[in-house]
Amino acid sequence: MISDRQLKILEAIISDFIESAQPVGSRTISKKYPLGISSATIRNEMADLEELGYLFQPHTSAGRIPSDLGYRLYVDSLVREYSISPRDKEIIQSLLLNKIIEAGDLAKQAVKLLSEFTKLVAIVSIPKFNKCRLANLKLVKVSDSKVLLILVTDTGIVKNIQLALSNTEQFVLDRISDTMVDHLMGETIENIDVRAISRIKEKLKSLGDVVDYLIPILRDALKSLNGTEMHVDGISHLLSTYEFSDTEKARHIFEFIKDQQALEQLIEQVPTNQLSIKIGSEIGIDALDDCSIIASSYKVDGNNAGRILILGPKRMDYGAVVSTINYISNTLSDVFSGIYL
Amino acid sequence: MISDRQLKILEAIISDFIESAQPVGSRTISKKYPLGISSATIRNEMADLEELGYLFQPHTSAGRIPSDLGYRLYVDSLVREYSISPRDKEIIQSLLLNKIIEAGDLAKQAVKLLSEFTKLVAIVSIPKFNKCRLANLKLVKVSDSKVLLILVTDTGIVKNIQLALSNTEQFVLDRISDTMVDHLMGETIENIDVRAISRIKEKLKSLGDVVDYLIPILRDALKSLNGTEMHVDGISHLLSTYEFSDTEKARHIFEFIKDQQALEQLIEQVPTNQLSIKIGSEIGIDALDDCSIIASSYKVDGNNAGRILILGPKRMDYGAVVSTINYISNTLSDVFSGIYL
DNA sequence: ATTAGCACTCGTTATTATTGAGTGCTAACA
DNA sequence: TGTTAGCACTCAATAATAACGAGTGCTAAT
Repeated sequence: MISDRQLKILEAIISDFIESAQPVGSRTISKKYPLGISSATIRNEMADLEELGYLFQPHTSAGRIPSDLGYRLYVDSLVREYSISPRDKEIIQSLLLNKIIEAGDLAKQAVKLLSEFTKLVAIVSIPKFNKCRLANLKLVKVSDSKVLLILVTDTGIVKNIQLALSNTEQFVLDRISDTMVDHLMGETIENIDVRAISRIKEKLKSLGDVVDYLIPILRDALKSLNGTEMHVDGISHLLSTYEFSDTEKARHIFEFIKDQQALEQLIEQVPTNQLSIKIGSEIGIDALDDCSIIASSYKVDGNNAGRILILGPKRMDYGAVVSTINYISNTLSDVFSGIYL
Repeated sequence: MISDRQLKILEAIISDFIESAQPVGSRTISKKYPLGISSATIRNEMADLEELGYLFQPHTSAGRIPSDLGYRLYVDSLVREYSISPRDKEIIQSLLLNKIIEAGDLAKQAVKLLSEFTKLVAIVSIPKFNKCRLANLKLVKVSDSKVLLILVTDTGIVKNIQLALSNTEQFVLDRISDTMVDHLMGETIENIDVRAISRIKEKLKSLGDVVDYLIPILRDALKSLNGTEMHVDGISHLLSTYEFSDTEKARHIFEFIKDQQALEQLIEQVPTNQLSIKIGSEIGIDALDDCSIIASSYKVDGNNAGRILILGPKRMDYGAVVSTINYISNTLSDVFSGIYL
């Protein structure tokens, strides 16, 4: 179907285009790449590659640009993953393994690292909180009128919710939270249903009014935790990308990224358990037609925990991005799974 | 110094420029604004206003553009604060008073609202954590090897820090945290010094090794909380602003905003206790020469807690922004101070 | 003091010409 | 038969030129 020589030419064209962002001509290839064939021959091959759908011309008298199909072939069989330099590994490790880090900030740190290394947009999602298992729950009196509900999952994520509750002693709150922990520990948050709640209510009858008031609030609070948390970093990199130097295009992408719902949907369709690369139209979103997405996921104790992705122009250094995202997602998994603790 | 008529003309010019982003000519003013004077007269007055430094021409045959001085006069004596519509007040209230909100998310919600209402960049800072007073402290065993240190301030902010600590029972952790709370409650976090720590260590001697191991970690953890937390939203609005449709300019501003340190510095020089407006060169940062900043602060129980600001082109609707920022910062103060609980 | 009138300036827009990178095709060649 | 030199052709990008018009400053009349 496609000859070895054609493959080499395609690779040269795509490499060159990734570098220069300009349509690549036959003369450029014959001069810059030691394929030992003349520009005329390359022209002929290019015409064939175009017919096969791997290349196209923006207009008749211009060089060639890889099509989405061309990129696909490139990514599938030509890209080699780099190995990350020991220096970079060290940086990543030291920033993610810093023990004095707020648990919720780990994802933020990761997303920052990822966008700084790749110079592209990085997105890290934290799994829906209500799919997590409850590891601990604590009611803390903060002031005369405020109580803080602190929830800890087995993945070490902490949520705190402010509740209005006056004239309640800490030891009452302790009784309530201890009982709740006894009954709910290990349960996924979405599974905490009316029956579980009413059993707890029964147990705590002796405490009186407070329970009647508090329990429904607690139930609502738990119910409210159903959003996917996402962290995005490196958006400004888009502006220095040739493809998006037109403000209009950049704005479309910006607005897509800002749209929580759309982004959530995008993230959710990323397969877990394997690295996935989507190129241009494969993404299926108009605003991202000029982009590629490289996505992976990280795990906590072997379970899929969250997703981690890179968004950039199709014309990106796939090899470098893949190795960076792999290394960071693995490190993140390790840290979350506590193998370094 | 400046006549009443000149003031009226200046106001007309600035209003028009804010609307159109185009240099304003004498004919436009005489036609659109009912000042009862001809374009020739306005031309003369404009020449005078230019001499006084309130206006300038981008080139000889163009209309006038307000200078920073012109904006300053406009802001100081011509801008009228709008009153916010009941409908908008309701929206703001309902989103900030939602009781089931994670404490740390309140600032995020506020910054989002602010940028959505003004269509500009909004920034909200949360005061340095180590200036806050400790209201509660809790060590929670999350897994066999992980312990979570949960800190609560009197302002209701919660931080949680992951610690590595194996083979420790929860009741030991409780003893430690209870003792720490006894000794440190009400103290500002930066004031927790070696002496306080060693007193605690003394008290807990009976618990043995764990204390020796944990206490220095806890001290380091507390020390690490010295950054100002900032939330930014609405950056994409800049891209739809005429002034920044040039990607280069937009990028400079983006990069400035992304620079935590620079942003922190900027925020810190904002006066608390009063609304402040800085125009263009008054800001003193090259990248923001085409911008204005409107800044306020919010309070918790009467004390300055954090700052809240709007960044946009000089050509912004000052009246609307001022009223929005005022309303939101007041509401935020009220919510943080718990008057709605 | 105000304004109509007019010459002048200069950025913007439209038009046209020029350039050059790149192509496809043909014919000669190994 | 595959490869290549050569050439006519295409078309975006750039440069050069002309025409336009919004706006000014100045002068002289009201």
